[in-house]
Amino acid sequence: MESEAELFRALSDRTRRLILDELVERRRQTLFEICGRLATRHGLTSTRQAVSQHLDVLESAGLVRSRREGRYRFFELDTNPLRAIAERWPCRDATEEDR
Amino acid sequence: MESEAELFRALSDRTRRLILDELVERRRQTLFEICGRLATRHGLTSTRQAVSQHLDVLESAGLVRSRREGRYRFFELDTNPLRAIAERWPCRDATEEDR
DNA sequence: TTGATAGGCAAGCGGTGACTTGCCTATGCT
DNA sequence: AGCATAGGCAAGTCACCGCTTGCCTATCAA
Repeated sequence: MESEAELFRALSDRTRRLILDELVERRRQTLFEICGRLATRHGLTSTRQAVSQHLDVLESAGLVRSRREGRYRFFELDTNPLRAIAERWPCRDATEEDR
Repeated sequence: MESEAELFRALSDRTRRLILDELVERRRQTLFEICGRLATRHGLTSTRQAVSQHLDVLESAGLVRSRREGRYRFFELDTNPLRAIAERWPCRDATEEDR
């Protein structure tokens, strides 16, 4: 899939955005940690598999990187793709001109 | 709907992103103009109604404003919501720390 | 070695989103 | 007035996405 499409599609889901929020507050979380924080702090009832699939989407969009260590797999945020968004469409918008 | 959700959902569709591209290149286009440019420049075969629905989504997300003049309705881009995206998730990401 | 913990794979289901189709309204031109 | 142009409304279709369910693999601790 086109990489830009993957980025925007990944961001279009609320649960995935909450996952990014959690990874900002606490880096290097495992799948189970993320599940727990989504449940206790946001009242999400998603199963582990659902969260795992969300993390796959985020990873292939470049927003998250993961690394295996023993029986744990740690996830961490990468905000680099986000910075490109604002620059994708130039800032020459209407508010600067005809008001 | 939550405004943030509307913004990201609007951006998640390729045709809608192409519409934003066209509105950057040429401001204040009508629905028919946008249809024409999508067809000739990107090979899109979308009907007028499809494009109209996309413009509704973009407008309710705050990315586009429209204004009626006579029998024409002009659309123009508003990039303000885009600038908030990069600031939503802080830049304290992994690349600055453990590499 | 056995059990518990952490995670993966894949098929199936339901809802939503993108799109079409058909018809209707409004404005402008001659 | 009458026709063409520009656009709106609403219902229906189809595919994809998020999620569940069930089962399997791998690592660690006792």
